[in-house]
Amino acid sequence: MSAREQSQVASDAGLSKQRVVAEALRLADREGVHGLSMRRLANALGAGAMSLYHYVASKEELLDAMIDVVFEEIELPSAEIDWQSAMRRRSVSARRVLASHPWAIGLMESRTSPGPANLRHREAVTACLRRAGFTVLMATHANWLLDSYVYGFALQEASLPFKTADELANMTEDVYLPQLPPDEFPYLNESAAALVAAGYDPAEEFIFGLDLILAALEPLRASA
Amino acid sequence: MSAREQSQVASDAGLSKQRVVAEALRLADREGVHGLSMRRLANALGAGAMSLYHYVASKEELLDAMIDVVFEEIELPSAEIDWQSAMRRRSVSARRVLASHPWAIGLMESRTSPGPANLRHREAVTACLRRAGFTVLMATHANWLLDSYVYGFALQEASLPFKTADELANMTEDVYLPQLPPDEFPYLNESAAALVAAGYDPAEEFIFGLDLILAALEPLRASA
DNA sequence: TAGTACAGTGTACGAAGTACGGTGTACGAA
DNA sequence: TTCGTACACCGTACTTCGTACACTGTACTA
Repeated sequence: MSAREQSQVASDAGLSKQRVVAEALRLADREGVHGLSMRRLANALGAGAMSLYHYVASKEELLDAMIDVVFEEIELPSAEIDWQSAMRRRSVSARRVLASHPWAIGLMESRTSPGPANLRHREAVTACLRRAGFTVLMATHANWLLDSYVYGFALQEASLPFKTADELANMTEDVYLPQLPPDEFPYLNESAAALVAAGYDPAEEFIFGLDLILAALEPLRASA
Repeated sequence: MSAREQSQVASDAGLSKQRVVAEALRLADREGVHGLSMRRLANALGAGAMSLYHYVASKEELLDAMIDVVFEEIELPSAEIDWQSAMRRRSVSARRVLASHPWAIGLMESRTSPGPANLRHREAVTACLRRAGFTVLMATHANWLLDSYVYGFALQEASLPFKTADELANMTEDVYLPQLPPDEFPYLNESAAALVAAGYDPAEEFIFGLDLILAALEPLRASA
């Protein structure tokens, strides 16, 4: 078939939901959700647009499946170590995964029913907290708090217009500071200057808040 | 003109960027971002689709403007009261505003350049923290932490499929529990049961984490 | 050999964003 | 009074989107 040969990015092994969803991830990583269309996805797979509908009922279902793959990539909290270390590891993993799939954050708002990997993840996290001695209520609080922090951090990180410290410095000088008259925005100028001087690492920034939250949660568990 | 009379939802006072953006907010609140198209928006304003392009350069710019209006609605931290109270008030306000415009969260990921209201807001928050005695670095940390929590909470809240305690109870019984075999998801079952029994108020849940964060930040400020 | 199931496709429809080239009205200058 | 110009607005058309529907060819069973 001509379509088969036309675009050879993906190897020809027959389609499958897995392959469709995996290629959709790659496409979204490369071009953003906006660049992910059924036609382009089909083309990347060397197939016709309508063929995809043998594996996903609709684009919505495809997006749901993509989100769930993202959750699959996040490390589950280990039962072998203390709860703080376990939650720190899984949260760091979550941030890293979300940072590598920035489109996922924007998608979550519209996806209301959690997929299986999402459920497994929540179960494992709740289990970790409950076994550490948190009551049901406190575990719920801790869950909301930690997840809010992780998702919110990823959201802010995704909306930063730079990825490296160099880009930050350039953007700050060329784009931000001209927008920030020092008399109107004295504190933002101060911050910007400090940021450029000190460099910037989102992973470090993330750890600061995370450890602060974990430490604040510690006294709330009934030490079984 | 016929278009003028055809749709009368909005009063006929001539278009303006303000009016266009305000109506876009209303439309998005009612139908979600997905329901916001230039044609539908124009129709709601009693105008033709292309007329909108006299006030916004593109749909992207419209979305940017919408986000900035959302930031305008958030209460700025007051300089009159102690920093914790000020930050609590503005954070509660932010959550309420974001909850009333759920589409805003999903939009933020893709909007990389902050609007004027956004900048004013950041300036005011940073000012509040700096005046409370936080160093530049600590103020940055606190900013990231608080904003992450607020945005992440709003994101999770937006992706909840229910709005009231009643709906929660119904959804849990009819949709969630059937998906959660108790042997595979013991802790989620436990949580769900407790949640239905205790009822659920996102505003309360929000306050819990917020106060925990504020308390944890307190010792980090150099008491000027 | 005929029948059936399945994987994949081609065409078509309605809706989206928006480029382009209008049209009507208001208003200042001659 | 007339004309020129600027502005607000619109109709049409092009491209791309999601996807309904009817179709192909192949493989396997009876």
